[in-house]
Amino acid sequence: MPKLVDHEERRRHLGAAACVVLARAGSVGMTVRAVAAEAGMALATAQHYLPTRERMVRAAIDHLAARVVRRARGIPADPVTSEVIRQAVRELVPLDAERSFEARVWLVLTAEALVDAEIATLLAQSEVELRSNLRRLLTRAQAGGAIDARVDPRDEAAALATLLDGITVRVLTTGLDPAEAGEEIDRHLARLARQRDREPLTGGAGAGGRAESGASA
Amino acid sequence: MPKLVDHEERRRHLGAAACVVLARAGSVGMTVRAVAAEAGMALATAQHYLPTRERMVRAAIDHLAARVVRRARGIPADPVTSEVIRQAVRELVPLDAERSFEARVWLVLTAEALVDAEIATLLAQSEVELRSNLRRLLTRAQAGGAIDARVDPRDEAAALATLLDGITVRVLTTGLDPAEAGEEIDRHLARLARQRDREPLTGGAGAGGRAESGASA
DNA sequence: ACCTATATCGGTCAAATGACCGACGATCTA
DNA sequence: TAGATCGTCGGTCATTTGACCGATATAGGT
Repeated sequence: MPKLVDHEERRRHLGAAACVVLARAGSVGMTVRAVAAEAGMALATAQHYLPTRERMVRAAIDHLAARVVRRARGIPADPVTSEVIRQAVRELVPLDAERSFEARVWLVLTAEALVDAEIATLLAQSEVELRSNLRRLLTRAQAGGAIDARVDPRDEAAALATLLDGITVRVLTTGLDPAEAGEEIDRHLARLARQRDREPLTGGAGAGGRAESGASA
Repeated sequence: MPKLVDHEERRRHLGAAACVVLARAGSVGMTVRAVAAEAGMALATAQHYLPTRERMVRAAIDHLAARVVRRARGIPADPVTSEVIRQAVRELVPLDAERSFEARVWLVLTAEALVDAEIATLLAQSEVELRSNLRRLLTRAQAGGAIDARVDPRDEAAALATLLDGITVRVLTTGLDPAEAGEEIDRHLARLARQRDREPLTGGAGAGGRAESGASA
């Protein structure tokens, strides 16, 4: 037997390269050659592990999901405070370079999903998962008294999902300043807690001067 | 002189065809041949009016903007009631087939804007215009007492823009039911009016935030 | 040392695509 | 009627792209 390479590792590497290409050149620019070059291997070598362009796109989705999930695990959720929810929401919005990168890939894939049924299925699944996680967070936060007991966790989870997608699109396409986006998110979240008793969030939420990030022109 | 054709009319026709192709086949599938075929003319004829693919994309954007603007004009805005705002918002979300078509084109173009600076500029302009229109509606509604006098029209216009983009993405990609999307919109709008004769807004959103940059447009 | 299975890669092919050119024809004016 | 001007279109070219094949190198196992 020869070198014996970890195929899955290669595929993950190619998936990461595919994400880079997607973020840089979009759906049109993501060619098998560009992905291979980004991964630092010959065209045929890349195709040895991911034979078709479609497989490369799937690998990119897997890589993207893995990144988000790994970062999401970093958030402690034992006592679900409003700050935890705030962190979770900010984790999914392009407020810094890393998240902006992921959001760009996501947006490209989302548009591609309109034509490619398989991509649509994968993205829809992750959205369902996201919404269910948000709902769970909200329910636990409600149990802990962190947010208003009268709001419906299901509705609010949907509203948060809408907020995430909307903010993401606006930051990426219109020149919406990440700092303003953060304030907009905080205003939304403040509403969840404000009705509980008078104004628990006004101090920490809005006023904080957030560090901006480079952001695109 | 020969037939003397209205060039602009031809370009509009091609722009409409380009939108159809974009909605059907996405950015990758929008080839000059596909647009020409959709428009019912020979390839060279189409290229006679729109020489490059880029020009065709621009024509598609123009067509899309024209459609939305024309429909927006149909909304009476003399007394800006909350129902007027509701109509305006629903006008921009894929709740039926026609709007779904436009939203698909918009999403494809939005993703393309990440790579194409010119598309990005055009889309950003229309977003600024949209937000300013929303802000104007909110201000007038506030003057008429249709919504809470304490909310900041600028912030709420931004929140509505986010809501629009988010709902659009979720309806198109996840299988979000248009009916549920409508309810989600109504919940958002209800909040604007509810606080009018309800509880405190705790110092208002403007207090915490930096109220600078008056004319963001 | 030999051999087999695997990795890597250069080269190639058919199809598609954007762009271009020149010819034909229609139509209005002088 | 003749000429000029413009619309229309078939055909073509260079390039790119996805996919494929066979050759070569390499690293184990026997």
